[in-house]
Amino acid sequence: MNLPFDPIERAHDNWTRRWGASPAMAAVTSVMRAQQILIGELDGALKPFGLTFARYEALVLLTFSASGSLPLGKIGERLMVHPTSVTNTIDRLEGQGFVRRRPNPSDGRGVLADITDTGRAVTEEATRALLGMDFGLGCYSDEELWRMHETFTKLRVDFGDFPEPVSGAAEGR
Amino acid sequence: MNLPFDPIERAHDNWTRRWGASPAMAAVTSVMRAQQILIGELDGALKPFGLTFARYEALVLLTFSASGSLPLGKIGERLMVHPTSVTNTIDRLEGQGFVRRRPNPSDGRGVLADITDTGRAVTEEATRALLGMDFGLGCYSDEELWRMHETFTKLRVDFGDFPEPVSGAAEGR
DNA sequence: CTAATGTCAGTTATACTGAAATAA
DNA sequence: CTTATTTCAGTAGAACTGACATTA
Repeated sequence: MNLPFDPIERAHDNWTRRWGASPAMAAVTSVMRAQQILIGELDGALKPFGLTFARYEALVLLTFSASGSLPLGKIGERLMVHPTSVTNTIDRLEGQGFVRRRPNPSDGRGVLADITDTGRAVTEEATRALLGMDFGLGCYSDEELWRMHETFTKLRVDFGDFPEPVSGAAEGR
Repeated sequence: MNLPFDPIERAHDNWTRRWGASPAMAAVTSVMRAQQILIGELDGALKPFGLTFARYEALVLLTFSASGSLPLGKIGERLMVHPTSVTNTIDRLEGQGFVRRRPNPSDGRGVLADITDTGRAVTEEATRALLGMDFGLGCYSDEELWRMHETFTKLRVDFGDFPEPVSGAAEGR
């Protein structure tokens, strides 16, 4: 980087001259760049643990389940990733000893991913690391972060991630 | 998808019970998901033109230059991508006939990417398509979009994309 | 000499398509 | 029978590392 000016602002200035101002264009390029920065920071913080953010999310999801295990399909639903991506993620976590596969006793077609003790331990450590670097978002106040979260909840509703939530559910944070 | 609840909200509820409320965790997962939705929408809209958003951005950057050509290094700087990614992007655009490589007359080490007439035409059409779908951000008002843009400008400054801008430069939008 | 420019070869992580085996 | 779950093989686009030839 090290540019003396904001390349995204510059791009939008040029854009405005050609096609007219587009706040959506400015916003979308900002979101893309922000995600690029954040995923770099997160994956960097997780590298010492042999994790990526995607794999970390799968581990956290497993620790949240009562038995420490979930069917792969359920993992895909919750993390909103493609079934083959789940297979790949669990393959890697299994290879690292953080997860074990086991047939689903209540569905002969299914497979459960089962978090191991090592997996639980690494999740705990990785979480400390992520909390320690504020998930890359240390430049924002809590209020700004909640606003950011709410803003994108609207987008996720718009694209059908889940039905419109009951208004007022998360007020007063 | 089609979950009856918000999986990100659910994850944060579980998170709160285990490690305490973390607006940063909620925000970062929202940003990740938003980017995933948006890149899917953008790439989908650009597919009929044989473009991805990354390649589209390179073409737009070239149309903004006076001569329709830029050194590859400059393209990487402006789009904030790795030199080898630029090589790859330009390889593809060249294969599609949207760009031509030519030695940089003012630097014997360098290579210029030169947009072709076909490249200019496809950029124009692709831009219409993107404007037609509001860059996937049609659920927001202009004000919300500017706010989103400004919010992430703060992050980009924080991670050194460019020096702190002069305050008041973009007021009154 | 050092530094910059671009390419190449190879790797990684993810996402996808289409097909298949298995079982509900 | 159709549908759901998971895997497999293959492909794609992007990001990265390390090495290199070339030239400033």
